[in-house]
Amino acid sequence: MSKKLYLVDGYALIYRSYFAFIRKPLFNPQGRNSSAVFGFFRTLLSIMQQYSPESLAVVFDSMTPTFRHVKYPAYKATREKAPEDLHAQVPVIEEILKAMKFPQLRQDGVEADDIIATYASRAASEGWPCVIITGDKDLMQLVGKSVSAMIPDKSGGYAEVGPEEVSEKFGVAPEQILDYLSLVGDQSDNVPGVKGIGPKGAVDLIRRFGSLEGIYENLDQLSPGQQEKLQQERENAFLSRELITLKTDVQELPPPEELVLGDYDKEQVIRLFLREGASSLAEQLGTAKEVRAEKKEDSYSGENAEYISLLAADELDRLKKALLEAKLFALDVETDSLDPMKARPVGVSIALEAGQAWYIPLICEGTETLEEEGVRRMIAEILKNPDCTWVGQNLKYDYKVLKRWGIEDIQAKLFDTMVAAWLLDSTANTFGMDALAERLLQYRTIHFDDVVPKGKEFKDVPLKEATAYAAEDADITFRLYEYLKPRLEEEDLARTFRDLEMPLTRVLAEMEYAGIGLDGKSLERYGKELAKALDGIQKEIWDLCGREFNINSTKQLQEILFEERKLNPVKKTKTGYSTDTSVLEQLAEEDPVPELILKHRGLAKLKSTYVDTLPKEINPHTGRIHTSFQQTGTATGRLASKNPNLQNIPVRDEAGRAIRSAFIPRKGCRFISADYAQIELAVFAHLSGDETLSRAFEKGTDIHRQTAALIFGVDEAEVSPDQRRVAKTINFGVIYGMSPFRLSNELRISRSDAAHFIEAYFAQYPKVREFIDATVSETEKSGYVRTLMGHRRFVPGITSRNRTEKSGAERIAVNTPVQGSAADIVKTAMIKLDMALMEGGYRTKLLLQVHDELILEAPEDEVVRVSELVVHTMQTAVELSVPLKVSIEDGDSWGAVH
DNA sequence: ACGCTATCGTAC
DNA sequence: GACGTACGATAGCGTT
Repeated sequence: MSKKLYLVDGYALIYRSYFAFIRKPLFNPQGRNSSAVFGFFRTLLSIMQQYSPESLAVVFDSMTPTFRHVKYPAYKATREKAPEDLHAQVPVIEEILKAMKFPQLRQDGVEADDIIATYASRAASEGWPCVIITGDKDLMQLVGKSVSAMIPDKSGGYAEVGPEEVSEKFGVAPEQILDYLSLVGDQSDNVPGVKGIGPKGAVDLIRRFGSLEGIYENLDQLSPGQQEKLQQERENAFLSRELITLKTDVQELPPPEELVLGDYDKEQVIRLFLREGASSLAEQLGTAKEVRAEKKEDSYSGENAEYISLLAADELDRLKKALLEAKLFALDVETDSLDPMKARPVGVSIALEAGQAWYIPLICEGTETLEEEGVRRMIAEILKNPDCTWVGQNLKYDYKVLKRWGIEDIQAKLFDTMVAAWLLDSTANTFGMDALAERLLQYRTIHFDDVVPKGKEFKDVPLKEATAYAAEDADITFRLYEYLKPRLEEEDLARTFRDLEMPLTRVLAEMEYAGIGLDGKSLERYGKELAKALDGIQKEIWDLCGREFNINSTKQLQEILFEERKLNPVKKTKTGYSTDTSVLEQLAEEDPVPELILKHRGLAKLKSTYVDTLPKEINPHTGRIHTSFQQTGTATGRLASKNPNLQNIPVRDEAGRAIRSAFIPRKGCRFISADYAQIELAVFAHLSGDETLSRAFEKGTDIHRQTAALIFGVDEAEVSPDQRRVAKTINFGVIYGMSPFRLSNELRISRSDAAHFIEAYFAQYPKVREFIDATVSETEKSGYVRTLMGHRRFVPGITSRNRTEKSGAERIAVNTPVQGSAADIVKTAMIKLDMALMEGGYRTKLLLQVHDELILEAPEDEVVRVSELVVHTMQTAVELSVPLKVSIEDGDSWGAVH
């Protein structure tokens, strides 16, 4: 034996790994604890990477009692039984070790320590190197000239230690560890030791007399107290030594030469890691690229999948018949652009069952493809059929591409795998197909960049590769469907999905497709005005400060304000002093510069975020702006808007209003804007059932005024504007779980006054507090909250012992049903409104949704009738215990309707 | 040149 | 530390 042998103390590493994450355990996608699996292999892989061992074994304890139990029945008796979720991970670790072809050792009647000791003693006598990976101090007795140990260090890694380090750490040499531990004992193994002798005393005794025998031979030299302890516990001392003495003669172990590492199926191990949710380990094992390259080889017509390029007209016809018969299929469009409002189809892939898919190229380098028109007709026919279900990943994208291609009549039912995955767990952060395949199917897809070289397009990809990629997309989408469908049912989300989210997907696609008109010219003019104004303010600031600097840089601003102008910092950020609005407002009281900075910032924000950006978003084909609504963008169920974000266009001040005014209706049309009055507070009243809060909605009184009257103890008619402002802040604050601290800051009042207001609020609305308490305690039990329509959000922090995290989780638990249910209501209204408009034969179109507001574009002669329809539909979208009120306006720009 | 984080600010 | 949900701009830093 010449190679260095690495011996891993299996259970020591498993325990350590499990408890390392005990405050924040890791879970695999099946929801089982995977801390031990992750920690175990993270350590193992890091050792592999650092030392590249050729020879290694993982050693486990036997499942049967050992000679130590026979000798001393109390052995390890005090040890707490391992938690069930730790125990369950052992077979998984064994499975992965097996897949990695790592030698595993265990033997009945002996412990891992004994096996390790047997090899170590051979290493010592034969002079070959050996390393023990463990956290167990018993094993330190084995360290010597050719045997070292790796123990956890402070940084979380493992450090190699030799005899000197052991002596340093314990104060005694490795060969004295045994006698040392016989005196000290071992709590975890219930080894008694000598009562009254601790680490300090033991080190002292061992140093003076060398060994246990040495001590007992020289008892007369000790203090009377120590003499007595040692006399009395003599038996325990020697029994202890016997227990912790390791066997070095375990028989029938494989010779060390056989404990070698070899090649193994990396792909298989990566899959196991992915199954356990350890994607970082999977990544570490083989770079994603390598694995994907391997994947490419066999996925074209591998064991698991058959992918066919469709090039013949009669095959297309046969496929159509099969589709109409199957009634459910995955269909995915390849295009030449990520922007569906610019993209042209390059090919279509279709899957009818898992493992089989077709790619129908329309444009493909070096291939004679089918006539585009024939394919278009075929797709149009199957998607027109209301009995069919179209399964897709991010359906809105394909829907819009196909609509632009001329497929306008899509009546097939929709099943979007991306939305389904989001509905099942909105706390995940990615819902892309590649990520879903890995997370849910443990399948690594071919990535776009692997098939399409930079600078090229999909149509440049040769047929074979194009088919492998495109058909896989359809195949995986189908498999995702098979995975997701039953889970939606199990989790009681199938109805929300079918009746709310999927009908909404179609409505959103239509809204995005319609777009909204923007007067780019007027914004450009405004931009020039702003540029001038900014220049002037900048100059003023520079003059006052005596030098030029970048006003947009918070870092430079800190220097100017807090160093050069010696202003007092108000609050800190992670990296320095804050310069946000509230700080600058305070500083403005003693210095003229902050006021100017505020002015500059406001205008700069307006210009860079809206005025300069929006005209660039005008689509060259349609001349309109087409935002994208993210149906999977939020954890509460709200929509999000991007490219551009039309949900945060300024509204409050005059400068911002100018931007809204640049949004204009088509010729002959007007905008209609309808918004729910205080929908979140109405939902809050409904969910809490608080009579007083509900009364405001029933009577249609101003909720903020009512709250002010109640907490200040005055008549509603006597409420001052200031009192109403305070009440408004509290009304919203309660929904968000605002603290007295925040409220006092917001209102510039003392913290005790703020606390007093909140108390008064709860006293007047008693069921609000009950609702909050009940919601928190239910969330603690179940781990999640649900909205009115059943949308679910996991709240992992709800069991945290960290106070900040715990209260953060409580705020989420309370806010999500409120915000999420409001979102549900608006979504429902959108679907019903879309249907009503269609049934009424109106040409009016929904264009935008801004959380509690809908914006429509109506031909002038429809405005009156549609306005009525909108109000009615929105107010009756769902039935709550309180009435919902909607206010409506029409105008010739967005600025005019708010 | 690109990607990431921090900070800031807009909306509801 | 301290109010929920988003998107996006700029600065500044690190990596390619």
